[in-house]
Amino acid sequence: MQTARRGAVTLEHVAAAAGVSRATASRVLNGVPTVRSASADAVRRAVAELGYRPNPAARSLARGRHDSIGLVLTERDLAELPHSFFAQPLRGATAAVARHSIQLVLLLAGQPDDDQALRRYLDGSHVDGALVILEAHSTHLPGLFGDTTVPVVYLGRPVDSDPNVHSYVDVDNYGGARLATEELVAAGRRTIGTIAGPLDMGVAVDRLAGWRDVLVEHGMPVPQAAYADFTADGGANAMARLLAAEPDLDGVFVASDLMATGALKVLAASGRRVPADVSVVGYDDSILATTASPPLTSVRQPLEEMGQLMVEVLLDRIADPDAPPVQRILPTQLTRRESV
Amino acid sequence: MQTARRGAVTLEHVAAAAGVSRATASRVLNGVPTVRSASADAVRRAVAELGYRPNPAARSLARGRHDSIGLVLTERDLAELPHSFFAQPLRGATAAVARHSIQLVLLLAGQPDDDQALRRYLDGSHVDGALVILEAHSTHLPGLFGDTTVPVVYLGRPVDSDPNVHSYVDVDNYGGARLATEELVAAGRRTIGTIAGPLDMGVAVDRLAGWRDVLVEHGMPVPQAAYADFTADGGANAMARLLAAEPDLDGVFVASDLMATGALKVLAASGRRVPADVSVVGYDDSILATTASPPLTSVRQPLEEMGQLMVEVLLDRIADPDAPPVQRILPTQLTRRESV
DNA sequence: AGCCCCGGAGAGAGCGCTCTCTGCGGTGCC
DNA sequence: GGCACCGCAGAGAGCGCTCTCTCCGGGGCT
Repeated sequence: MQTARRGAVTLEHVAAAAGVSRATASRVLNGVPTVRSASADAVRRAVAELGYRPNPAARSLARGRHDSIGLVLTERDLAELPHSFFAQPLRGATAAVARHSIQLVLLLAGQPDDDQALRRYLDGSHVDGALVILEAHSTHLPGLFGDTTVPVVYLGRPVDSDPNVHSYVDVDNYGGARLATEELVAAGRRTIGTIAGPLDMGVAVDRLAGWRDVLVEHGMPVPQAAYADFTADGGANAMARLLAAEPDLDGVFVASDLMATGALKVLAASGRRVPADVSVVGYDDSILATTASPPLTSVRQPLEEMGQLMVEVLLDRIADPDAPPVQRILPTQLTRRESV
Repeated sequence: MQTARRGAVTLEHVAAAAGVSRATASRVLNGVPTVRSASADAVRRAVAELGYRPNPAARSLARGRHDSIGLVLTERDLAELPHSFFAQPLRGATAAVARHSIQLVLLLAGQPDDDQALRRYLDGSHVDGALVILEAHSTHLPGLFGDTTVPVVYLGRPVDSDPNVHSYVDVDNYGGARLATEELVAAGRRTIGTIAGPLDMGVAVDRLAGWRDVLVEHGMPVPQAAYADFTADGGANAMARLLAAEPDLDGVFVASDLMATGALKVLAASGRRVPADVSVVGYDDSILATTASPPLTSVRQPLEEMGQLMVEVLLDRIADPDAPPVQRILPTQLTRRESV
């Protein structure tokens, strides 16, 4: 056996120094209460003196757990982290994980062939479970992870999600859109359009449905929706189309703040005042909502909380893998500013 | 012993199925050449049929290696990843790491007390080494990691760095500034100012020095530098001060593209044309340089390459921990556009 | 014929933990 | 006094690998 180049102070040494058996030393380390306090103190002293650190590999091997979970995201997510909404959930997750003294292992999904490696990694008992970030371009992941040996929790509802199979944490996009649209109705707006995201994204579909349902419930006309791709320019173009189709539009629910910034420019260019002539509600309650002119009323999502919740759900599933999958939908709230 | 809930197919099973010993099966898995090809094939077939995955914990324990390295960054880095320069090195690093089938473990540094946990983690033989991202607010990390049991490579030169202690990968800020300034000199500019970053940042100091040295070498006057904080507004204010102090300024080296965008606004407001009246060179060669008007000549840094190189350097150090520390300074180049 | 060498492969001793099993001495009970 | 019980702790069997040591058989050499 080659000499491990590591610190080489093992539990054996600690036990010897403390004058107890390895088993007892292990008990102290793991907080098992049935140890005389004198022995426990001796062990703790030995640990401190020798600078002992448990070897995690040995521990994993012996107990079949790893105390680390994978965080799966695509290379593209990483590249776009700047603009991506999940930077905040990520922070929430890292905080939660730290509380449980668990490590987060970064797992990059990329091309489908890489993804086989990823799949193998998950099955290869490196981690106890995985958090998977779902974005528009990573919809293939739930299929890939359908029957892993470790539990998986998604951020975002997988398309074709099956409550008997998938555990996920998501935000109530439908409810958020309802909130936004009700706000416009309450402000007395009569012709309320929407700028929706691309319909191959679940969030876009849900937000669109929320908008429509509120209008229908109020017996109001449901204008044709304008679609864009969650960019500012896309939002601007969509706004122009919306105005062309509905010249007397007096309210618009825009499915993202970024698109709303584009929409605001077009409204201004068309000579319409916000909110005097047209009310606008955005989505995300991002920094853009505060810097827009006028500052946007926007739907706020509990993003950091999502990250934390993902971790909790995953840990529950790791603790009891046979429990039924869990879906958690977090409510949104409206942040009122000056655009309604 | 509790039953491991994992796949439970071990090397023992593979060996049995292939009709060889565990040792031989292990040889095949690890590419040891002294195995009859018939046996090797049998093993490979058994692996495929049984869906065998080596248990990494057992492997780590047996060979004292982990095939994973830590990536240390601060919570703040993570939060600011959007605006942070190291998103690109990060991508380079993930690519390099994938090539070596090594895993990246995300390690968050935060408050000093958390950092003790971090230190323990590094010493606790979880990872074979660590990559540490150095930013203005994480200058305490090199001190913390001074004598870890595993090799550490920094992104960016630690302040008070000691070539006998620290391994790092950095970009030649001094050389980049020289490049920029020489360009201005070559364009016939006679009064060349600079907008520098805050002097508690190494990059700012180095870029300032490069600018000054070129002017001195050419026997040109060295105007008072204007300092800003790497923001657009800061750049604008600094430009205003610079113009006040040196009304006949005809060239300016700005230590970041973002500050340069602010500077360009002030130059335009003062009625000066770029480059007819004043030439400007930026730094970073970021997207901002291309969208500025006029598009900025800017210093390009090989950021993705830095990330890759960090990994290579770290792996070398892991392979031979007794080799002297390595410092690698990557050269910059100038991307010429229309601002000179 | 006797020797060495060499390709190939099995035996088995760890790696550093965890956890069950077992056993000790002492207390409270019938 | 005998018995059950309980707090405490040691022995030791793994966890699933890696790697050295050893051995075997056969070819080439003197």
